[in-house]
Amino acid sequence: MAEKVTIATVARHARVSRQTVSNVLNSPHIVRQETRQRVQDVINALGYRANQAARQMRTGRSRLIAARIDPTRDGINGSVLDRFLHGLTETADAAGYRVLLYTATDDEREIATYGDLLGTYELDAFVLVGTKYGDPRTEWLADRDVPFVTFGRPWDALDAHPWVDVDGAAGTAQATRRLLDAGHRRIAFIGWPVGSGVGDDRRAGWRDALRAASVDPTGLHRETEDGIAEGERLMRDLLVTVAPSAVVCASDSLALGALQAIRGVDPPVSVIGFDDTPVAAAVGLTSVSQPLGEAAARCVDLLTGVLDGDHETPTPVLLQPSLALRHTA
Amino acid sequence: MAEKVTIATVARHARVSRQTVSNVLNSPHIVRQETRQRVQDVINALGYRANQAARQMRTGRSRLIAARIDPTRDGINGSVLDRFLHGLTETADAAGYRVLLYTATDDEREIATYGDLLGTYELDAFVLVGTKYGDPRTEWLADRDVPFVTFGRPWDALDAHPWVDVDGAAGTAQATRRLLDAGHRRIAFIGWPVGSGVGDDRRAGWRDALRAASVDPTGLHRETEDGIAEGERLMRDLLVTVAPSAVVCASDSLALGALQAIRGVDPPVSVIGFDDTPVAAAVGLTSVSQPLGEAAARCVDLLTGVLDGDHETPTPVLLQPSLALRHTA
DNA sequence: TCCAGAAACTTGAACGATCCAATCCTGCCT
DNA sequence: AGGCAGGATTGGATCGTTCAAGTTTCTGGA
Repeated sequence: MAEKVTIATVARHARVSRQTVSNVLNSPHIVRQETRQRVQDVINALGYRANQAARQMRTGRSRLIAARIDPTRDGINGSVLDRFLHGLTETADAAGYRVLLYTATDDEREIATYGDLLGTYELDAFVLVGTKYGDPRTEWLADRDVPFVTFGRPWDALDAHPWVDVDGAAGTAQATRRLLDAGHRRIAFIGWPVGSGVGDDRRAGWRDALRAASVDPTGLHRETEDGIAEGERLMRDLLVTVAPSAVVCASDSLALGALQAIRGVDPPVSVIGFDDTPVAAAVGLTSVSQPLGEAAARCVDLLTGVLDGDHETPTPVLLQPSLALRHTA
Repeated sequence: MAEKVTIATVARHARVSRQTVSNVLNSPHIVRQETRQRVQDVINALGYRANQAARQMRTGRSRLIAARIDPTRDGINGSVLDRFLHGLTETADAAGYRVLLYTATDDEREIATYGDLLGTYELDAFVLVGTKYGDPRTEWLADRDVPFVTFGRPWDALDAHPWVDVDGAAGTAQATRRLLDAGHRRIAFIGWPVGSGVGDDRRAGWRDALRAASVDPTGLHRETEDGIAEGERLMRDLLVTVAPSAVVCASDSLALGALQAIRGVDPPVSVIGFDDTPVAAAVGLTSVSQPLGEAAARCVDLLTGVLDGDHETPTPVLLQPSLALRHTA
């Protein structure tokens, strides 16, 4: 069993002091080129890796970022998180950080977990996915000056923290315009009850796109909780009451329900979903696709900006979604 | 800003030495009840939390478990990992461990990542999801005595390491028996090419169940790579060649393809998938459901057994799947 | 009362890195 | 040649915890 390689081992082999080795690692520019190279060679030869625990003890930085993994509520939209986490892990890795998972059943427990993670692991930052009106979590973190980013806008606009989001309104607008271009005029919308930031945003995109084309959206939209059965129910209602020729949905779950409701209807009703989940790909549902990898990357960018660099609050990022075209629209 | 609470702070307040506080935390039984209570009270009052970095430095244990998050290849079956990870995080948390994510594009890079994670973060253990014949990763870890568990049997049976798996054969057998009970006799199987451990196992369950019911399985099965289009193609072939009245599939992707192929066929062909993915729930596909939360929990059990306790290789765990009944069978 | 032995508690050192302040070069200018 | 500025290098202290070894306190039996 080979002896453990520490900074002292490297120093001995390179005939320099520990501090010089440390400088090669942390402030290479203050070490003479020749010395730097020699130390670097020894590091490679011995396979030395800086011990994170020791480093953390001195610096107070763990190079760890926490992200929450949810209990896949819906199942369909859950895969969004999956893809986001993968992107996060990948980008964080490249930036020298690692992603630590945690779960929590409610806000209170989640905040307790923050305390635990910060206290025992000295986490550097948090990534929160999804925020709601008056989110107690962001407040708690902000109060304690803990760096964090949210994937999702702060709908309150109360306090400004770094965030990354995808322009949902632009997505539904794009979907609506595609339907308009295909000749549709009676384009309905199935979304979530008024009051959720994300839901209102997506509905607004559809409404504005219709208005821009001089189509009156009045009476063409329905609201419900998310779910396949709910989507099917509302679509049946729409068919009977306003007989739309196309429908834009706030989620793939709702769109899937709509698809079931229109089975056999002639001429076929066009359907566009939201999130481009695996289910959409599976059943050939056209859907608004969020650039999740990109979003994760920008989250890491914002965090490293706060952690490694300037103290100013970085500029929020709003990404544009695209339309994954399949055969339902 | 309150001063940082360390073990020394607690010791001072409780009028004992640092070591006694440490003992209260790590070996409570050697501290007198009265003292223990006093220290415990101070700990609660001050909100003291043991610093993991300092602890790790002394003990060499990080209380961190690494798990890989994949780039959601297929999309449909990807959600299995999602649910497994959530379970893992939850159970690990309860056992005092945290889950760290990593990614890798191939085995070689993954092994390089192991080295990095072990060297800089001193990870305690790895959880590998899915193993193949002659997996270089398990060999590398075993060679270095790094604790690890695999979710998935070692199909080689070369070296014995702790593993947890779900009895796929039992799952397909159960599915097949249900179809037999419903009166079906010509029950086909769509699976993966011979040579993948998981695929062969699932086919065997179907075959054995048919034989046990004195039905000859010859000619009733087809093999292909995983995918919806592939499933649809093979199902069309089956319809023409052997006209089965029901089919069991090795995955929900294949089953979904089969569903598309039988649309409009009368009398309706029964279909059963595998994995009980969100897609299955969405389209009403009956599917074999793996107890993923349970599997994750048992993985953590095995790991903590190795980490905290005995040096013996723990007994592998084989879990029984269940059938999620919906309207396709 | 005394003492042995166990139990309870305390003290100093160590883990491996970084920070700080002091020292050593090196080359340049006078 | 001597002095000096400036960068490169060095040794010692430190982060918060646990380990190993030491010291004190308690208990019970002669």
